[in-house]
Amino acid sequence: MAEAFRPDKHEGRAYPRAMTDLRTGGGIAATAFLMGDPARAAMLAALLGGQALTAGELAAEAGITAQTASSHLVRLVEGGLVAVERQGRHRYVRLASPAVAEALEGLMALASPAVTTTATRRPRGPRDAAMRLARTCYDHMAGRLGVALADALERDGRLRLDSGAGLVTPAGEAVFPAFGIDLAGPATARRPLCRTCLDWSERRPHLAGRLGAALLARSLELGWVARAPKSRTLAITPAGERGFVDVFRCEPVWHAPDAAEARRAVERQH
Amino acid sequence: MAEAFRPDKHEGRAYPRAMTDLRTGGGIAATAFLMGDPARAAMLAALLGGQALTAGELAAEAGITAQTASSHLVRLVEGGLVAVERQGRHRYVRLASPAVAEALEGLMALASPAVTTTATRRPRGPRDAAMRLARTCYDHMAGRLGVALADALERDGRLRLDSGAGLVTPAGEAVFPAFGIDLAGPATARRPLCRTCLDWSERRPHLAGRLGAALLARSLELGWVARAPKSRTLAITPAGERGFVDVFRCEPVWHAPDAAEARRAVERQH
DNA sequence: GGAACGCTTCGGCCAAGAGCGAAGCATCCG
DNA sequence: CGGATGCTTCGCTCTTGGCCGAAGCGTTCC
Repeated sequence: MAEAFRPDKHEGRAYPRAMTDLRTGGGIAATAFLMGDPARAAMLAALLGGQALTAGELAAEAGITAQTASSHLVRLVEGGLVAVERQGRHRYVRLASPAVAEALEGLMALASPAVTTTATRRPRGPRDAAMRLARTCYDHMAGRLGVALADALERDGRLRLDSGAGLVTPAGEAVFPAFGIDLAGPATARRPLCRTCLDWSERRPHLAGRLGAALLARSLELGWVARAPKSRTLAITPAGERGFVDVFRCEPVWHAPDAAEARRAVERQH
Repeated sequence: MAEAFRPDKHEGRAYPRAMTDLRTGGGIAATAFLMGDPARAAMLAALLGGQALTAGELAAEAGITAQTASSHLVRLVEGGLVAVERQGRHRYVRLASPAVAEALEGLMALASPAVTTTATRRPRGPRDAAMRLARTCYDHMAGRLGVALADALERDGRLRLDSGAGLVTPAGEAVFPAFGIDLAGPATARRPLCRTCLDWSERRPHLAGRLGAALLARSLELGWVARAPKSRTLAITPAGERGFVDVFRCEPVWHAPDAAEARRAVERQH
């Protein structure tokens, strides 16, 4: 590891770091270094589920002891990757911003081909069946549900998607507010309204960005989906089964052959 | 650094890595680890310029000896971040794919606020003035020129941009082919046609994606811009000054007060 | 108040790996 | 063909930082 991201430790450097500001990746290295440890990466990946988790849960997720996790968390906070909120004797950790989630996605996109070409095939257990049907991906919906929604919206001309990018059409500008989503949104809006995000399990794009986040938030609010405890799996409720079809003309992916298995798995986890 | 990304080295792990496939960032860690070393990050940042560089040039860029650079390159190749082509006794290195560039951009976006809030102010030398005016950003144009082009295209309704995403409008579908760009492009097209990328120096979006790449390629072809040797700086030619205004109704940013300084700097580098 | 719990701090151990010098291969040039 | 150049391999040193056990601190519950 050597000097890590502390520039002027070895004076053997060919030229001072300050000279290289615009050109080098001083910032890249510091951030990537934080993500480059397996334990920290596991924590961050767990936080990609979108829920705030306690330090203890993260430790378990990463397979390390509480004290080790604690030191990692200090670094992640200092590095601005996660934010922490105290609540009683718990300490809730979440990703610091959507930009962090996007950076992580960028790295995953890079990693996933390698993962699949090697022998590391993913286990197709019942739990994963449920996750493949519907789950959160940071702050939006993924899995077959997420992909089906994106498909339906594009098919009906409410969005135009071009891998990675997406725009709401005039037709869409009517539908989303009717569903209870404010497209104008907060003026903070460094964040794209509509992005797509490649789905791990489906290998097809689903909706991300502000719109994707709003869609999940509103779906939870309406009780169309419910979070499974301690997991990023989403359960689709009967109300959701009607709603997604009625409002978005979404394909009923939950009726697919192996969806029953997924449903049982979610119930088993109650 | 400890076990880095070799999972089952310590048997102290709480649960086997295979269990964590969908959930953890095994892949994240491996990739981020490679980007997390300052020397490697500097090399990758240099390659973001879009040109293939030799191993020696990269060593100089990172401020390390040739042998150290060599070992880093082996890792980067193994990790699939860069690709190498032998040519005579040189070895040319380039980023392996646009996805790598995008992942790096994601990390830079995260890092840059931190960089500016700390005392690390960037030097405002003449060389950087030239870079701020126009430069390559992997395979597209950045700097004031890149931003001005994006602005002009959006202002004239040829694109609709929403930070991060972008779509070509019907009006644009006429202009780009006339300029010599095939919007349909190669059917490979996992790559988005139109993305935006946050400009380091301008803090505003410029065009990336397939369209951004095609715009740069065609501009080079027409001799509107020229690469400065051994740098990612672009020089705007007289033909370009006319062309960007005539074809895209772009603001003549090269006439701004400090542009003369930039021009001299480019000439000095001849 | 005392015990349980969640998390952090301290201290020590240890392996990974970043760095360089020197030697070894190739390739190109005169 | 001999020497220069570009890069890689080998052998080595040394720092970093990840890991845990034990102890400390603050909160909550009984």
